[in-house]
Amino acid sequence: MSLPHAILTALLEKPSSGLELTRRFDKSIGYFWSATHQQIYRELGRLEQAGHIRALPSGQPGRGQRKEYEVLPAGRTELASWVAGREDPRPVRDPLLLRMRAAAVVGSPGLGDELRRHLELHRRQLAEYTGIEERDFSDPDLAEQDRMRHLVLRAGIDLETFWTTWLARALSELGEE
Amino acid sequence: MSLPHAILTALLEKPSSGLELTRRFDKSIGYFWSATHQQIYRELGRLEQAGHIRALPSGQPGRGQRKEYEVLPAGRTELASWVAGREDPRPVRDPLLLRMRAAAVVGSPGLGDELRRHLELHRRQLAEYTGIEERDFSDPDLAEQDRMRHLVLRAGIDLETFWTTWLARALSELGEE
DNA sequence: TCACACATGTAATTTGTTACATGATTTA
DNA sequence: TAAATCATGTAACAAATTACATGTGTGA
Repeated sequence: MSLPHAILTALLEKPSSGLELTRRFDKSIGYFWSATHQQIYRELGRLEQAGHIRALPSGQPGRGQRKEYEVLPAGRTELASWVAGREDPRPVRDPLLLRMRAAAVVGSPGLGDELRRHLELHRRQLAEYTGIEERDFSDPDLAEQDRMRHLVLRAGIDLETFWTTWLARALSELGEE
Repeated sequence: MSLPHAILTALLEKPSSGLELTRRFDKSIGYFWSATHQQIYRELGRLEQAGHIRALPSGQPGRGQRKEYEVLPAGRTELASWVAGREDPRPVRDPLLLRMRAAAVVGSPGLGDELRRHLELHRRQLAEYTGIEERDFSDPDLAEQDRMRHLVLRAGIDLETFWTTWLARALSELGEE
């Protein structure tokens, strides 16, 4: 039940059309909750029907016509009660770790290349995050809201740091560095 | 496409019945690829139909009767080619980070309690992993297979370490420690 | 006017979750 | 013999993924 709440959060930060949301889910929000445009359009329809958001009035609605949404009070209430609730951490589900475990059983030609490829991808993501941190959060005096956003970004940075460190170690221990 | 490969890996490590697999997915394999018994039974059916596994011959088969599976050569081949392939890291999807971002918008009464609860859960998981490490991987001379399994466990330890560190930091920065 | 980017959607399939149903075996 | 546990399964639904379809506006 996270996608609708991700969309409500994004729309509260800034009313948007479906395509704009899709772009924002390719960065920012998408850094911790990814979604494709198909998911987003479907969910926008559901949220509108539930009375949690509404389309801003515009000239002529229809296919191919931009449609911008804003959050209604009911949507804000729903989001607040979701935030206040409980939800256990999800168990990890990582295909690369699974593949390494499988490689221990059936052998692993070429696994080193794959680990190097992932290492490079994670290094890039890390560089992007630290760039954002310098740009947006270098001021030490932040409002509570921005301290929270900074913490979320920090989680992204720390996670990418974990991956780069772990992958480098894996390559070294497998004699593949 | 990871679940069938997780099951093939588990069955290669040790032929098992559906319920045994379910238990093993509650630990070990499940530490990086979780699955419920419904998913497992469905997937066992598919794998059997695809000729990747077979049920070991037994007395009288049927509902309520234990049914043990082993991997066929075709299954091993399939697993090996999946391991040798490419697969990009998945984008992160974490509800807690999303909730924190939402809390920055709609407020966050009680978020501190939830963070403390998660911190405690991650500490326990971390303790379980380090216990396994001491029990199973304290010998410095490991075969390649065991070095790989150790690396996978190490990823679990490092991930839980990340969470405990990040959560403690979050509590402290939000003045909730 | 034609290609391209913008923009919104549908359809089909797979994967994951939740709830329930059924039979066999053990043991109090 | 009744309850608990072991064991396998079905059904219904929700979420995510992949591929495709359709219309609008703009500038070369």
